[in-house]
Parts: sequence; C-alpha cells; structure tokens
Amino acid sequence: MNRLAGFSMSSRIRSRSWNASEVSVSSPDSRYTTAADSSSSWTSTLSCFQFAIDPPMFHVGSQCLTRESLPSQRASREASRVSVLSWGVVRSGWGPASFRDSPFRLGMGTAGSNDMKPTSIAHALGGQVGVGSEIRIQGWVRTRRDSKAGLSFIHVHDGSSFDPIQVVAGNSLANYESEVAKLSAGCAVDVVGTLVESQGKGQSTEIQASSVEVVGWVEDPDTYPVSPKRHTFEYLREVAHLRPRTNTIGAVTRVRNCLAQAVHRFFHERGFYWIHTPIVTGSDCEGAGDMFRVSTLDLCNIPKTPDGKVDYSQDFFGKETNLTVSGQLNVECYCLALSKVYTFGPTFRAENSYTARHLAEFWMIEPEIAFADLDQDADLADELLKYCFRAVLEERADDMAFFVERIEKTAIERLEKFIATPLTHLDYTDAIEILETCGKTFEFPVHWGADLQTEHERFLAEEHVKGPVAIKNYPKEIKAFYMRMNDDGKTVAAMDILAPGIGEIVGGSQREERLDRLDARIAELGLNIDDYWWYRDLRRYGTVPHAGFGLGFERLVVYATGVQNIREVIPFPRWAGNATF
RNA sequence: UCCUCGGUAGCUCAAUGGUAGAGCAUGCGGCUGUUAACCGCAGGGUUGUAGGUUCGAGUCCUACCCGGGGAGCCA
Repeated sequence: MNRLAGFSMSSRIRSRSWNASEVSVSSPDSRYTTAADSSSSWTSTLSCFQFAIDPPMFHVGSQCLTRESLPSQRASREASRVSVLSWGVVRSGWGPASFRDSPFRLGMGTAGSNDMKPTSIAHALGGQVGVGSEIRIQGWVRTRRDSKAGLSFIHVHDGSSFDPIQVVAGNSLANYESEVAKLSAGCAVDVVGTLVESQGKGQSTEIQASSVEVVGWVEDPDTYPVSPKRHTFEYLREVAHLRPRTNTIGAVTRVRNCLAQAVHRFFHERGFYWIHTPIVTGSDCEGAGDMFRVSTLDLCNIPKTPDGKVDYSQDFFGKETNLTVSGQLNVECYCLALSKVYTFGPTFRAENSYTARHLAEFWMIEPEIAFADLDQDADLADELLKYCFRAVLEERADDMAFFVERIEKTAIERLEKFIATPLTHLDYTDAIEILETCGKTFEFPVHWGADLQTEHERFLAEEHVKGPVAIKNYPKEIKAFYMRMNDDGKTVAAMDILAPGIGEIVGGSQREERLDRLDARIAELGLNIDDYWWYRDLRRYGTVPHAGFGLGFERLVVYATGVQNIREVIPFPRWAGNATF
C-alpha cells in the first residue's frame, strides 16, 4: 500500500465548491490533487492527516469535517451536501465515487492557479507588476459590490498597503453564482487574474479575475464583528482579535512597525548596541512605579518565615522578583563598557492608571550614552524623534494620508513641523516663571519646587511653545536618586520632553557618576544602600559622566498617528482589569 | 484610588413615567463598471445585573458590574 502519512503541519482542502472540478489537498512538502465530481462539498481546514492512496482512505486528525463542525447558519443550507465523514476512515459510502476511485496524482501542480507565486497587493498597486501580466493575490474581502451586468467588484486587502485592490469577477467564473456572489466582508480569497487598467474611477489598476477561490468563509455575515461600517475604538477593543482587519488599526500597525524599524536603524547607524536587559528583575531599587510580582509560590499556601513574612527563599529565584519597570540600571552597566547602548523591550507597571496615555504593559526605548551630558542627551532624543518621524512620512505616506483624512487633520503637518523645528529647551525654573506670569489660572497652583501637573505641561507644550519642548533641571526633590546633582545643589540634570496632546514622551537625565554624591542621595531618600551594590560599583570602577532617557514607544506611535488613545496603538493593550486576548 | 458621563437591535444612537424606533450592517428583490453606491422589502430586543417605588419603569430610587473622559502616577 502506498501510504503517505504524518504531515504535521496544517493542510487544507483548497476548494469548497460543489462545482469544483477538483479537490486538492496541500501540505508544506507537496500537493495531492484529485478530481471530484460536482456534488462534492468541502470546507474546513484539516490538520494532521494521513493519506492512503490505495485503497483510498482519508484519516482526519484534529479537525474533522462533520455536520457539527460546520458553522451553524451554513449547516442547514449545506448539511445536505455533506456526506458522512467518520472519524478515522472515510467509509465507502462517503464522497463521490470519482473521488474514491481516482488515482491520486502526486506533485506540484495540476491546478493552474496554485502554481503561480502570490504577489502582495502593495506590489500589485505599486507598479511593480506590469499591466497585462498574470497575477495572483491572497487576502481578505473588504467589500463586494455587484453589477447586474454580470460583474462583482471585490475589494481585497492583505495588509501590505493601506489600499485594497479591486478584483473584477465576471459571471463567467464557474463559482460566480455559488460563491463569488456570496462573498462578504472578512472572507479569505485566493485570486488569479490579469492586472488591467481600471475602467472605473477610484483606482488606476485592478485585477480581472480568471479564478476566485474562497479559502475561508465568514460563518455568519450578519454578526461578523467587523462589518464594513464605522466602529468606535472602544468597541474595537472588545474585539481586539479582529480589529487589525480595520483600516485604522491596520494603518497604526504598519506605522508602529515602521517606527520600530526606524528606532533600530537610527541606533545601528550611530554605532549603538541593542542590549536585551532582563524582563524579570530581582532589583527592588528601580523605583519607577508599582511592580508585578513574579513568583512560582502556591498562592493558596504561601510559605512564611518565623516572623510571619513571605519566605521568598523558597521562591523560584530564592528572592523576591518582579517584572521590570525599566532597563535603565542594567543598561548603564553596558553603557560603561560599550559606550553607546540602548534597550527596546517590554516594560510593566502595575499602576491603576486609566488614562489615554498609560498601559500596564508597554514598550520602552532607553538609550544610554557614555561621556555625555544632559544637553547631548536631549539632542540625541531630538534626533531620534526626527529620524523616526521622517521615516514614517517617507515610508507610510498612504497610512498617514488616511490619518489626516479620518483621525487627525494635522497628523502630517505636525510631523513635518517637528522635523523642521529645533527642539525648544526650557529650564524648569523658567518654565515655572512662565506659568506664574501667563495670567492663566490653574487648578493646581504653580510654585518652584512643585512637579508640573498635566495642565501645566499641556499649557507649555500646546499654548506657550506650540510644539514639543524639553524641560530641564528639575528640583531634586521631585526626581529620582540617580540623577546628577547640579552645582546649585537644588536641581538635578533631568529633562522631560513634552509633546502636545501626549504630555511627557521622553524622560531622561544625566546620571550621577560621583559615588559620594550618589551615596548622599541614596541616604537622603532613605534607600537601602546595600541594594545598590552593583550599581555603585559602576562609580567605583572607571566612572564617567553618562546620560540617557526613556522613550515610551506607544506614546511615539500616538504622536505619529494622531490616534487619541494609547490602547489603540499596541496590538493587545493591558491595563488594570483588562488582559483579555 | 478619586471626580464625571454613559450602558437600548450585530454596530452607532433616538425614545414627557404610558404600544421600544432610526441609520448603518445582514438577507431577499430591483437598478447600476461599481467603489462609504443607490431604491424597495424583511428578519433582528430579557433596554448591563439584582432589587425597589408605581396601576404602569428604557425612563425614578438603591446596590453591584462594565465602559468612556478627566485627575493622580508616569513613558
């Protein structure tokens, strides 16, 4: 017996039409195709199957095509078409005779459509494919409009660009009535045709389809959560698994990727090393906010020490550990050896923050530069931001145009202005004076020594400067222990970059490189000096002035896109009470 | 955690304490090289949950749950 067995990856029956002239089953290695008569009906993706050639047997693994496995609403319509497919062996009573009896043809390619290499829609629309050439695209239906002249216009999207491509499917297609005319938003299709100049308005080229294969149906178009209409962002968050199919989230996703690539390119071009600082930290001295505990202790049976406290010595790491709130202290170690370094990874803050600019899990970029002071630090941040925005304008013009049209009118203008304008530097002391004399009354009074409230930051960035502004040299009382003491003894070399609509996008400082001053600050703040032994070692062995900053990646995406809420710019946002998906 | 607004059809929203509606979406029909198409018809509801007031509650009261916006914290 010629038995072909043990395909571990998923495979798929590639045709579901009753009219199909053939059924092909493909695996990563090869494809098996057989003829099937017009009454055969197939749906579902199969995996882990075995194929026996002689006698014809069909072992189905994890997903078995049965009446029950059919989507509910379709079941009634289609059940009559589905013959009995039992678990394990296809019985002789199942399926069309021609299928059972026909020899399986081995190898690539009996179905012409499956031979052609698919093209991304971005390539098809971008002029890389010549008009008149054969083309194959794979994607999902956005909309379908019918013309009773015997045509359907199908917008197909594959994520490669903002625009979908228009597929023109005529009623001469064998599955036109049975399938093409029933396509709805979200259906997955595999289209072969000719790239032609469009006869209609709205697009220059389109595909005249010679074949439209439905790879995956939408089970119940009536309740498909991402119907072609306007949805609120709040609603889309509840269907976060499907929201990448929308224009906005798709565009945000491409811009986010563009920004991430630009960040790495920026640093790479300047000789920075990307340092993978730990996600799990045993350092309890990061002090940047409430932390998520990491533990393997049984919550129902927590070991206690004799004095009644949690006995972390029995925990996985033998000590209390948490998810990182910043890679800064770790990356400083590498900075003082490799000179120019940065981190770019996930960060976790267990704060009950319900605002449009906070997440419990977010990505942060933290460069650290040796032999550098605060101004060089601020300049680096400015350059990085400008580099990233330039990349977005150049690489994602299509998505940015959409943001201007639907999300934020000034999205492009704002980035262009940012790029063209030198970053405004403002001393904290001067900022306070501006706030005190601006004639505006604030809910929170302004005075030297107080931290800037959101309303103050907004005034400075949105009304006074009307653009991003770096505020430098804050009072030491409101900043972290590691920031470098200025000569005045009152302020530290800290800087925050405030952006309109977002507030603080960058927070950084020159680090205190003098051991005696560092120790004094640790003591002043009542911190346990023993916890900082390795951090202090950096000041004992070849210390140099150095500086760095943290840039909230999602805030960067928010600023670039003009999207209002940070929860829209990360695929699966986490905030207090929300970790579905 | 605090302040504030809200929860009604798949989605967005209406509805003096008195018969729960519209637009979009979906299905069917018509029309059309269409493109947020258009025209007609249809299906679709335990009004967030649990109590209470009332002859009568989507509407008023109480508690809770969920969501938005703002604040704090920060990136």
